[in-house]
Amino acid sequence: MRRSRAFVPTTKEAPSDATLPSHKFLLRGGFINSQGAGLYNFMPLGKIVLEKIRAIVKEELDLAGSQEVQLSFVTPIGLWERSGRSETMGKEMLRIKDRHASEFVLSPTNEEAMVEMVKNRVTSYKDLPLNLYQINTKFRDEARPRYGLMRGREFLMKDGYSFHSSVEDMIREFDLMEATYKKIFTRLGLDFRVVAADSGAIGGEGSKEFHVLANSGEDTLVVCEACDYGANIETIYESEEEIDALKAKSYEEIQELSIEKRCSCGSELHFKKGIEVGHIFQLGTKYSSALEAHFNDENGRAKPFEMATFGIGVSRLVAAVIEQNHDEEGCVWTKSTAPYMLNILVSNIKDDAQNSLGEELYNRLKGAGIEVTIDDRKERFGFKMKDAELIGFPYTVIVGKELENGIVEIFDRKTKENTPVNADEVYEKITELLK
RNA sequence: CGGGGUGUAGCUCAGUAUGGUUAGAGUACCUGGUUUGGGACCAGGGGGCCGAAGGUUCGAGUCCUUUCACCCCGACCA
Repeated sequence: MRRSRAFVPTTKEAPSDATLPSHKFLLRGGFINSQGAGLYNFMPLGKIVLEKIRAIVKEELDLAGSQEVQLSFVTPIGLWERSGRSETMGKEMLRIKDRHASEFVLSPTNEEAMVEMVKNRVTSYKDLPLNLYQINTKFRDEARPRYGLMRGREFLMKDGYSFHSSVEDMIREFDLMEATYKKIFTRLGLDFRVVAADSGAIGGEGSKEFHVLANSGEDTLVVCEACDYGANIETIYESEEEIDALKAKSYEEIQELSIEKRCSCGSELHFKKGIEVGHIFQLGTKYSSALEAHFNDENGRAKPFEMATFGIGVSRLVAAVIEQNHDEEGCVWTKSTAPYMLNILVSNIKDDAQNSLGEELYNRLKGAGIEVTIDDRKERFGFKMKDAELIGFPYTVIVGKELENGIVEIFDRKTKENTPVNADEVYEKITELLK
């Protein structure tokens, strides 16, 4: 990407309504812009990040044997009437009418549609298990959207559904998905916890949430420092008052609190704030029964599918990465989510030596398949530096006045360290660094 | 959905109490020049039906009515 030609409208000031770091920096960095309450456009940089996350999610799911599909976003109301959710989901479902006055819903989730897709097409236990997913737009008409991409009305979500002939097999898949989700969040470079969620009638292990730990998280978690135990506070406190009191506390306050209970491993438990980015849930036969989706077992007897469901908030992850990785200056993308790994900053484009080295490096790295941008704008050093920090490229090669001495610098966005490098060795250093 | 608030230039905001020339600042943008290691400087310039509709008035950004949008607190939320 040649910055002089790129559509990356960065700004010095954020709109006053942005409060969270992710919201502020994604707007200021020219990643997204607001189109209405809870509606966001992704501009080029935002789109790249979104696609990178989507690609990692897809890769790991495909490896785990899940198959990608795509369900229509607009769905007939009848589908939701059959499952009863037309009533229970109420106003969160955005209803629209076509020219024939038929009613439709913008999909908030897709259990019904997926069951309908599989129903009568998979009819034997021999064809099970089956795990299907899609990464597609969802719309939930939240009463109060907020926090930018964290709680939008329209958002990108991966939703997966699995079908089984037995509870045991469903649990096996549930565990496989837990492991797969852990791989995904690890690859994204996130500090996260898997916690037991409020499981309702289904049972203790039936629902797990994946939380990215961050000050601004909306959920309060109890986590063990020694083992990997974690739980949403909703599951460990019985009284509403206790839960509400804890929820109301900030990240700083919550860290001060001690918790009487000890983990079953004997270690101390701590409170943390988390952003829910994934949720896996053992559904059982709730939807397959309601929609009469059956298969024949070994004895030729019709049974409803045992099901589980698996979700990842893909667009929410864009925000979560920044909530966990930012500083005063802006975004600090992880290596797998950065829109570009490397930025070449030509300090003064009127300086022929700087300019030609920058261009040469850019072309060579680009040719080698490295995600690289060059800031070739007619701007001053400080301006370009601030911009690079705001956007959050992991590395910036500064081709500037040190070039007189044959030196360029490699700036590390995370540590903010400047490492001097001989200009004739910089290509090798970079390719080494980016391995 | 309950309570509160805000709509004026791309963005951040003055101006509205007490109606009165041609509606302001900073920033961003355009032109020219200077500058070139931490969001530069000088000069010139473009950009607004003051959210919308209606009303009061000789006259409305300012007053009244209606409406729309957005934000905040809460309730709700795979």
